[in-house]
Amino acid sequence: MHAAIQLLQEKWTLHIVRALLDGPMGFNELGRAVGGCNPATLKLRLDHLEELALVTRTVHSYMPPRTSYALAPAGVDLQRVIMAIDGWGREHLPSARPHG
Amino acid sequence: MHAAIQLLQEKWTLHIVRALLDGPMGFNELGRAVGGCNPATLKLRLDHLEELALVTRTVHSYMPPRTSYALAPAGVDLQRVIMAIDGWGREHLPSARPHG
DNA sequence: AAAAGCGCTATAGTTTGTCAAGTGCCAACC
DNA sequence: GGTTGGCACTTGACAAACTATAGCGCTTTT
Repeated sequence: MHAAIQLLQEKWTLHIVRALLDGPMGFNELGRAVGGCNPATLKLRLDHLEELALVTRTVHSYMPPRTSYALAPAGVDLQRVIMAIDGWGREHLPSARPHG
Repeated sequence: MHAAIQLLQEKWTLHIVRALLDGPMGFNELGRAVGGCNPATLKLRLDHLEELALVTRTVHSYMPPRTSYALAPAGVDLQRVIMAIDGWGREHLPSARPHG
């Protein structure tokens, strides 16, 4: 539990997982999808997530560089957490667009 | 969603809420319960949580100082999130003691 | 031929969190 | 009755985390 919180409170981690729920992505694409994470932090997070087997990294070609990141099963299981956060946020956080 | 993640990824926030799920606590007591958060950060977080109405602060006496922090309804609702994280952690994170 | 994009890495700079000490007062202890 | 320790914090110097920007070698697009 402590370890899980520790992991999830690292900046961008949850955003990364949420973005990857929409399907595999390349490095820069992912950076944009999460809302502008800088490459240094992004790589740090992805390495960490790969190490913990939440994410898999697949190199399609070295030159030109082409890589994709995808959620592993453990990562997909975080969807429950993300949905819980989403639900809570909608209910309790002031929304920018109350209706549309 | 973005705002919710933003909030929950601040260091100690989830630990604080989890600790308060066990009941109201004083400032220093809470600091110990979350595992050693420093008072500066702790106050910052509590102020933020109070502002967002996740936590209520009650002053019982000014001198000697006696204050307690408790979860407001919006804070209690985070229990779903915390349980989701807990469940995920147990299933997917290497545990220090696999059985007891 | 020039420009833009890929997946990164390096470096410097800003933000965020930490440690230690200290405040003013009271309760308990010796 | 004087000392110690605890309460809820605050302050200020420091370290760790994160950010912005530039650049690499190469291909694709214009």
